Amino acid sequence: MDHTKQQRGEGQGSIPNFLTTTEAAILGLLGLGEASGYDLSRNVETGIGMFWSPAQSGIYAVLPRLVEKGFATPRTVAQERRPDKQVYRITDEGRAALRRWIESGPPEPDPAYNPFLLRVYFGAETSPDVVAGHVAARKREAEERIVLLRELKPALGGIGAPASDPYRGFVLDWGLEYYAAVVRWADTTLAELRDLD
Amino acid sequence: MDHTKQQRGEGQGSIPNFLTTTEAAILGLLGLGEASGYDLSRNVETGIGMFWSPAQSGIYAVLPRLVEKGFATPRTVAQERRPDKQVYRITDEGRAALRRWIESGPPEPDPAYNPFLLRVYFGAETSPDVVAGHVAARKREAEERIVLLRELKPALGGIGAPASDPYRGFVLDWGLEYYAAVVRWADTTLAELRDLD
DNA sequence: GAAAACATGTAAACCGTTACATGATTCC
DNA sequence: GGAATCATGTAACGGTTTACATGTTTTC
Repeated sequence: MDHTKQQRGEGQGSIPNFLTTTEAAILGLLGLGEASGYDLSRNVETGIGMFWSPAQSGIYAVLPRLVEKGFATPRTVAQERRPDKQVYRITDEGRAALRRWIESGPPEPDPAYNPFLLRVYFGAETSPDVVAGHVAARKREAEERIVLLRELKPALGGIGAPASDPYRGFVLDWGLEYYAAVVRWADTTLAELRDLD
Repeated sequence: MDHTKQQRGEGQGSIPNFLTTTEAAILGLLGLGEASGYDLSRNVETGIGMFWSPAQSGIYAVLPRLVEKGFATPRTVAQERRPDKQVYRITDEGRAALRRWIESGPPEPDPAYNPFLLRVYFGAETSPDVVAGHVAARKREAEERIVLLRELKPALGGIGAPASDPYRGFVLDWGLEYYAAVVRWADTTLAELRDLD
């Protein structure tokens, strides 16, 4: 995959991109507002984590690189009740780079990287129970995600994202649609697995 | 990713796995029958490629490693009308390792690695048209995949996979369900993007 | 005084990719 | 004779992760 250079699915393309996916993700988050490395790692967990989860160390590695490229500027914020922190703000150049990255478009085919499906595919090597266990687990996860996403939905209209930024809502809807598909698939698959004895 | 140690999404776990995802994929394919590196690279394109696509060089790198670990045995096949080739057969130990890998289960959360969604998420940085273009492209791809999968479906009952191995069918159904969800989501999203002017 | 949250980083390894290299054979 | 397919590998790179390291402040 999409997966190394690409590494997970993101091709370089013939026209150099200048941004790795993690850089773009961080830059995009900075585009929503000034943030520290710590802020970003929180945001990743609750926000874009559904489709992009850089490691904490990766975030801290990317930030200075962004500054070096002129895509962000650092600023030290002294705090009284917390350790001091370094916050980063996106520059105009950074915003332009982010925009170029978005417009460059994702690689044509869906990044194919799904160890779960791989296990199902080779399910004949084990017992139906084992596969059913995996499928059932996936279904539970999907159901939990749906609950979570539904809770998140009303919040979108509120804080930082008014009607003028419906994009996070689109992604949320994608999640809803996707997990619903997982649940449906799991149900029919589970039923067929039961018939196998 | 991630996958990423997932690298693309596949964690090591506390109990060592002994198999990377690519090793497992190759081993699984060998489990379906003796094959050469070249055979495997063909199979990847048409078979598991939907959710796992190791590079050709990766396949050739994995094969000797599998032999070294005792999970496969090589055999030279002299051909008259083709260059000689090296075919590999899975061993009992290999099958056991594969089974352990399957049973070890995929990491709990879905491997989240989706640059496309990342672009949509930050769509406010560009114009609605650009995002709509990406979404429309995704929809077209999904529709093409659906056609392809439907063509593949009857073939499953035929050759190597009788009713006793319905697992490839499950994966195919997953694809059908998934791409249908993509199409539905794309339609509603495209409509909402149009309303944005 | 321990645990949790805040805050930032370094070092090493990993897994897979791209690019390159080579050569036989078949088909046109 | 050239293109396509068959067939197998090597070398270098690279993006991301895990594991480690360190210290402050708040909460219980």
